[in-house]
Amino acid sequence: MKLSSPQALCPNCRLSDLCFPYGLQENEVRLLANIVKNRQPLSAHDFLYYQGDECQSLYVVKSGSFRSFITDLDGNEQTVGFYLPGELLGLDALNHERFSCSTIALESGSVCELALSHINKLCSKIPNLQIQVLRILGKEIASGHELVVLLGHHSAKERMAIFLLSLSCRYGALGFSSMEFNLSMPRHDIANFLGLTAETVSCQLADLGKLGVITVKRRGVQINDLDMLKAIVEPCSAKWGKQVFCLPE
Amino acid sequence: MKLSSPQALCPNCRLSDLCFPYGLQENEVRLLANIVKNRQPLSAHDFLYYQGDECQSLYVVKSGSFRSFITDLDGNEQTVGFYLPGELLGLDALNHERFSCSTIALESGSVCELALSHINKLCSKIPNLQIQVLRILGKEIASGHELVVLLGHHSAKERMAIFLLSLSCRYGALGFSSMEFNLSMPRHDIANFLGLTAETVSCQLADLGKLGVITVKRRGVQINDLDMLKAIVEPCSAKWGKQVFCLPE
DNA sequence: CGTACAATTGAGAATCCTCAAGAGCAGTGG
DNA sequence: CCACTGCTCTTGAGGATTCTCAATTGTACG
Repeated sequence: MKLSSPQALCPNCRLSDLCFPYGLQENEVRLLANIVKNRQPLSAHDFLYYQGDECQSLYVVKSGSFRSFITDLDGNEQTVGFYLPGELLGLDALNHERFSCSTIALESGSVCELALSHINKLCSKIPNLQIQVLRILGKEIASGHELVVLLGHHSAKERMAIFLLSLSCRYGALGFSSMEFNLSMPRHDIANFLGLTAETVSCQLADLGKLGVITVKRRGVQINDLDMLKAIVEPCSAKWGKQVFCLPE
Repeated sequence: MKLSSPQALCPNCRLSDLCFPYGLQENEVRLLANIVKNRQPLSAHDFLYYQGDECQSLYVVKSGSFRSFITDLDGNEQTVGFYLPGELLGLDALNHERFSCSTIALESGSVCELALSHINKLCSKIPNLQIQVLRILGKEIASGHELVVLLGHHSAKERMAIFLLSLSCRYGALGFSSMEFNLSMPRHDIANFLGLTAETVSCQLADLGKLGVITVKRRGVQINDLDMLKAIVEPCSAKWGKQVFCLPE
């Protein structure tokens, strides 16, 4: 089987528009593809890396979904992000070359591995790649800010709505339905991410169901009224539409 | 006054160990210093840049302190960071080349300006600089994660303690006292940053005062018991246990 | 078919917010 | 020097939201 031959990965990868190579020339993508390694597929609950591990590579989600979380000295966890295909993992490690969070697979999935040393060398050769790296890092910082806004100044119902809108946009960008999808994470993980408890998440989902905004059945979510979901997030400005949760064009 | 001649800035700057040039060779610092511009000093409440503005430069705080905040469509503000000398501003703009937050001066201060186009060119020439840029960006991402942890899973008292410890540490690194400093921001801004109200911040500071951990007088803060302040943040891993939270009746 | 885990639901409790009043401090002008 | 004004900060009472605890139901998987 030559399907996963590194040289052929990126030009043929369905994700390449949403992923690291976005904005590069054909020949530049080929150079990048040369340094991409395919890792063994992971099963649900497998760790991709542990907090504190030395970081020698960044990872791009190829399939499945992942959860990153920080564990403090008392053993408490805080989920800092969920990652879908095309999204980059490990950026927080660029500071001390050690991962500042752990990442586990929520379901079976796979990742592409990019050795840091290779990226650095390649950036010097391809100015576009360097700009792209900075862009991705800037995006990660900006999305961190969005999460801070979410946690700092939103009620439980607003957090729930924002979370669903974010997933909706990201699934939509990947070519899946943005109106109907499955949550790959349990309630407990959602709650942890949103700074709530699992019970509150459950209640808020039930409430949104009673309002007719969504239909929830266990892990399955269907959005019935996207405008109302947006209105819950930004009451006064809902009619103008809002782009921040969507991927850039 | 030739003091602020760009060419002489970094090698002579007292901040250079804590700032952008950290880790660079002498001659590399000189190359970097060539692209540094000094901006007009700012007064309290002056904007350094506005959310949505096109970003052509990054800024390093030279003196004073700054606050960055995101304004949503309904006009609500969320403070995403306070910045002290040596800290880098504008990194969130690398994604869309527009600032995703506004930044204002909390007191009179000044910044160094680094044109993005120059940084990109220089990174290709100086591999160490490129690594340093990535390191700073990784640090910004990691500190965003820390703020998420703070907002997601900490009580009002813990948030207050973490905030004070962070300032203590950063002032200490700058060569100021880590045990006694002035808050350059009003209670309202602290509250907004921590996802609380100004009244709650006030009460929590008063409580910490009653516990003898700190002495607060308006903007002035003195830390009397650093260990206990740390114990409030990480109860189980501190030797005293939870009773530190209980106020005397 | 039973077990273990995930999710729901409800009652009571704790934390933090809202609202309101007042105190402290800086700057201004008489 | 004193009031005056405006702002920040403090303090307290009551209330709303979310958490904790507990019981129950639903689902996946051996």
